[in-house]
Amino acid sequence: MNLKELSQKLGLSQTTVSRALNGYPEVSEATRLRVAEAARLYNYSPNKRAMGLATGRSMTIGHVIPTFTQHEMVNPVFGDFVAGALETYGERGYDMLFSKVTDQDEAKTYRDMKRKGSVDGLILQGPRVNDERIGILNEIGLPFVVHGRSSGVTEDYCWVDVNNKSSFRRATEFLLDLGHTRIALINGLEDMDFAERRRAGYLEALESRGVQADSTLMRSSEMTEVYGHHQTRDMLKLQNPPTAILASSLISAIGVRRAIEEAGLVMGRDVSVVTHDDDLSYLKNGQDVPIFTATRSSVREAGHRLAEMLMGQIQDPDTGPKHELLEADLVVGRSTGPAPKD
Amino acid sequence: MNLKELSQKLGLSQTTVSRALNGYPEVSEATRLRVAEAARLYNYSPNKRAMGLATGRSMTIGHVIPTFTQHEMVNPVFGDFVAGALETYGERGYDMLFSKVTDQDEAKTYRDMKRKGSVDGLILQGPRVNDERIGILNEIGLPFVVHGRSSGVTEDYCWVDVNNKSSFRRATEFLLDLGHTRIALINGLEDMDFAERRRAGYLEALESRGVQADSTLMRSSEMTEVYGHHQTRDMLKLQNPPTAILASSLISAIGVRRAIEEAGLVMGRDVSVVTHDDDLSYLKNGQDVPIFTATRSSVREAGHRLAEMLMGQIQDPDTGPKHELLEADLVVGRSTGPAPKD
DNA sequence: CACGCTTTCCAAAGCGCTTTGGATGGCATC
DNA sequence: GATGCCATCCAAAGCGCTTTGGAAAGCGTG
Repeated sequence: MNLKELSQKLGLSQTTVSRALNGYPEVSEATRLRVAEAARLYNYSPNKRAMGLATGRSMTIGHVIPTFTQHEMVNPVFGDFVAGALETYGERGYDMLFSKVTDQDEAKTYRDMKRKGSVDGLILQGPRVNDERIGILNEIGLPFVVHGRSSGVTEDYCWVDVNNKSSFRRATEFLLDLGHTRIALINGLEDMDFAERRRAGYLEALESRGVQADSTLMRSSEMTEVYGHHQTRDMLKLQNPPTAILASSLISAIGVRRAIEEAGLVMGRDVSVVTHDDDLSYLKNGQDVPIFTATRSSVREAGHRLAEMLMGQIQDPDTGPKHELLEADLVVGRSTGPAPKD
Repeated sequence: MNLKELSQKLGLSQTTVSRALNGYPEVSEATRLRVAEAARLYNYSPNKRAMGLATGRSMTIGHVIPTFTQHEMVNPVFGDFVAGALETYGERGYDMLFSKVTDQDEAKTYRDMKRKGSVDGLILQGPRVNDERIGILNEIGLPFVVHGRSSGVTEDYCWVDVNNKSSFRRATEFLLDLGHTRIALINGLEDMDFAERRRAGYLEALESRGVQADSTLMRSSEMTEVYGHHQTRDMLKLQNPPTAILASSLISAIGVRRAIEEAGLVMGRDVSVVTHDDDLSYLKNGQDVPIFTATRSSVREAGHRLAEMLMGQIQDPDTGPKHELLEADLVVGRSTGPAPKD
């Protein structure tokens, strides 16, 4: 059933039926009801592609899947983030479209998206320091919102980010308050912007208390369980091992815990651990009392906010770039305690 | 730049340009080259929606995001699965489209997708026992492939599945061989088809060795870390606790391990653990020697296969339904050992 | 009653592509 | 030289929707 057939059944023109369905005022309430009724009866719903062709809008948002081609790792945060965004899209009648971008022709892919008209807007995930994609997207003129920020990029753009610096500063201060001074940082990949900000917060806290940062205690790589385990195992073997560890993700924190226990130590007594917690639905940080003391910020909620902001930008692109900084909670769990006296 | 403009620049008709670009034989090699050159020069790429309208194909595959509305949990496997499928789509020029379906109008959503013509095919994830969605999709007549199977559904359909029954039978036999008889099963949600099959394999192995199944050792729920921890903690308190535990996912196995250690026991010595391992990129089961003995099957690879099969179905829908059963590896790690003698 | 204004509807053009059904010219064949 | 046959190309008709630019009818006003 298409518009033409439906309008014939109703004895109306396609124009009128289309207008009735889309809520235009040039049609009487009586016929609008008749049309709506018939549409339901004949199970009519407009063809998306035809609609898109006619309007120039595609009613879909593009997401670029954050695989890093070097390691081919898929972001564990991805699922929850998508679920959050999808809820908002659903309410507004938008669809979500995925593409995989290979590094070499990233710019080309974005340009193509614009030309092909496959999306009305884009969400950019996993921004790196000095991320050149932001420049490209600004130049292309496709509405976009960044999940995170990119230090070093001077031009303005829309973003929603967790206050990574402040949350890691607070987490570090929390450990310092407990008497720890040998505090390790197991961070995400060096060039990821969030990792840089977290380190900045960590260093700021150390410095404000006059604690000398120790580069042997600062590690960074992809945030896997194995990596957390590996780095912790190594650091616990140092002549002067850390008494506290700051981890960048719950998954690597699990590895940290494993290494601590393998070393015959007790987490929260011998070694304290604080982690960032994205509040993933499939990986909760314990039930009532958190397993790990953590800086918590729901990535699903971030998905919501990003989507909301992008919808706004698409509706009126002329309101300047918007920003939203989400503050993480610092929740206390069982993984932290006073620094052991030696 | 659109077809019309490009063809004017070339002094050719739209027909010829279109044909040249799409590799039809009615155009000489010389002009094809000229056209290709010009397309590159002017940065032309065809509008997807217009193409879709004209051809009737949308070149996009629909995925329905597997959130369970009761718990709002996102499947942790989602990211890797998507990445796998996306690689195949990319090669074939297909896009990936997501929708969130709420339980009540699931049928309606599928029907809409067909009518709106937004997708050429569908991938169905997380099939339950007696899943009514399969019937609906068959009736609608949209090509689809199921990731998993649905026992109880009599009609035929395309699927790619891991041999859950056989892999859990083998895992159970492995534990029996080590002398364990008190073997617990921490399974996924009861109504998920994979959970049913895994239990069947587990029970089959027990029975074949004349070991009586004990319902207090069979638990099932959503496969979170907290759940694995909770169930294990409870079972270890039994008057006759299990000496081995079979877990349905690496994430819940991590919880199992946590409970074992909290009880002052050692995994692999006091309690053996075998888990299923989806080989997620962000959650590897150790590096060289696996942490957990596991039935391993890459969900990313499954994504590949599913996508491949669906593309095939879309190309010629008249070849009957295809099936592919993937056999999981049983890899031995550090989490299993002989049953403790008491 | 003629007039203008509002309300309600419609015919037709257009969105950018594919594809059908020729048209044209060059070449070999008889 | 007429004929047939390829090889190339093209004009135009869709695909299913929105939207522009009216047209027709209904109504109050002078």
